[in-house]
Formats: sequence, structure tokens, C-alpha cells
Amino acid sequence: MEKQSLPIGMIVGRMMHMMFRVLKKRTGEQADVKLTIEQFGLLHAISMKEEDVIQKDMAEMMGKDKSAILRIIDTLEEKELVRRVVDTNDRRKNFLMVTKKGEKVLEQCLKIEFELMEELQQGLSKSDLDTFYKVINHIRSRAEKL
Amino acid sequence: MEKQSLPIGMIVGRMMHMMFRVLKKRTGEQADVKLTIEQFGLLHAISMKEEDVIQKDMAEMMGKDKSAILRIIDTLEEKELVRRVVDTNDRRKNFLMVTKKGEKVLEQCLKIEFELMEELQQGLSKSDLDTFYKVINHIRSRAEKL
DNA sequence: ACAATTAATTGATATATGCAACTATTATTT
DNA sequence: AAATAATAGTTGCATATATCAATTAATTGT
Repeated sequence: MEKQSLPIGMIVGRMMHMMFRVLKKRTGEQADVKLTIEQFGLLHAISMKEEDVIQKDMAEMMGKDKSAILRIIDTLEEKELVRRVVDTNDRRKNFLMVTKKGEKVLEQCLKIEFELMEELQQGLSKSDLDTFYKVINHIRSRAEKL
Repeated sequence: MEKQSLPIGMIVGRMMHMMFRVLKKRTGEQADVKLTIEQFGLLHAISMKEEDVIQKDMAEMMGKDKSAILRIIDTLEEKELVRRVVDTNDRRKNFLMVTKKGEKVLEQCLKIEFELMEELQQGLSKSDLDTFYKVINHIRSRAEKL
């Protein structure tokens, strides 16, 4: 039916697509606030950073245009998961602060994601998973240099 | 700086994002027609099928709404990469046919993708890659059942 | 012949993305 | 200090994608 030797992007893409489908469904059902994958990713990235975060940094980190980030933050702010706070030392900058509600929702989504991954990884050995991570990191780090 | 234990979706997502960034850049530079990742994926899926293909099948295969597929096919048709041909036996159906131009563009894009993957896989052993594919397929097939 | 089903389409709405132009603010240069 | 650069954010515009609900046209089942 289907030929073998699919390009790797498509193979991984199909896996991600299926994962996201289930993830979206579950977070839609179980979390207090519905987040898209992009919103979830950005919220998580902001939350993880230990230093103060501004939009420009997020744009670079996520590899997107600053206006794309701006608009996702708009919706995160509407949902009261994030606030913009002007840097008094440089009023061009907005610090991005995750609200309590944001932390709670993020925690819920992360829990759902980790549980899902637990389920999906059933039957794989630790060494298989280690290799998997190794390959992913290898490919990503090489792609970053291109 | 960044915590470890990122959810797997994000780790894979970052890899895909970097891959797609380079792929988009190269196909934009080298291919006769610019395709988005979605257009590329759909064109490839149509081309690979050995039986006649209709939109409904593609929607199922790609896990998307039929109207999403319809609109991507609209743009593929505008770019003259695909044609809709009415099934004379059941005139509700449109067979999706890849044009010569479509085949040429697809070939160009696939070549670019395979070459990119060659580069990115440099330094990985065959056994690492086999394990990688095994894990991907494992996760996808489990996700499909949820 | 009538009803149910099917494939495709359309319209409405939401999200995401990049580019270019613009504003406000800060930094640099002369 | 005044003029000029550079920076962070914002806005407008165009394109792409996605889902849902309603509609149309064609086919199938009763």
C-alpha cells in the first residue's frame, strides 16, 4: 500500500500528529483552560526561564517572528495566564510573568502530557528511550547549525 | 538555564521545528514551486497511494477534517501540482491526480529532504537509527489507539 | 419513489506565521 | 546637547491552517 522509506520528517510528523491529537483532547477535557500546542509551549518556555524574560528572547528561543510571539502572548494574557510588566529600567521591554492561574494550568497540562507519554512508552526499554533521545538531540543540534 | 526533563512532545517538537526551518529555507531556494510542509505532506501522500485517491481518504489518512484537506488541495490545484478528476462511476468523488509538474516538484522536495536528513544523521550508527524508528513507530501506533 | 448516506463544498471563526512599516524608548555619535 | 542608530514592541496585511455546522449533489437502500 504505502512505500517504505518515507522521509523522516513525515514519519516523525505522523507520530507528533497522533500524540498532539490525544493531548489536545485530554487537556480540553481535563484542564481548567484550553491551550493550543503553541500556547502550551510558549507558556512552558516562559515558566522555565530562570532570568527575566522578554518577548524578543522568546521569539529567538522559539525560532519565530516577534509578532507571532506577541500574538500568542496576547491570547495568554487574555486567558490571564501571563502578564506583561514594563521594565522600569528600560521601558521598551515587557517582562513576561506567569500568573498563579498560569502556573496551575501549566502544571495540569504537564501532568497530562507526562501521563500520556508514560502510556505511550509502555513496552519500550530504557536503553531504547535513551537512544531515542540521543538521536533527537543529535539531529536538532546539527539542524541548529544550518 | 533550562531544566532537564522536558516533556517529550517539546523535545521532539524542537527537533522538528529546526528541521522544518532548514527544509523550508532550502526548498524555497531550490525548488520550482514553494510548498508548505502541509502541502508537501499531502502531495506526497497522494503520490504514494497506489489506488485511486479521493479527498475523504486523504482526510482520514492525515487525521484532519475533510474541509482542511479540501483547502490544501485547492492551493495545490492553483499551483497546478494536482488535478481533481470526477469519478464517472460515482460523480460525488474526485480522484486526485498528481500532474507532471507536481511529480517534478515533489521529486525536488524529496531530494532536498533526503539530502538534509543525510546531513543531520551524520555520526549516528545504523543501529541508533533503527532504534529511533522503532520508538517512533511504537509511540505512533499506541497513540493511534487512544 | 422516498429516505438515508456519502463526498464535496461553503461559510464562519479561531489560530498561527512572516514581512514591512511605525512608535516609543534607549544608546551612540558627532 | 542635538542628531542619529539601534532596540522592543506593536500594528496592518497577506497567507495558511483548522474545525464545526450547514448545504448541495449524487448514490444507495428500502
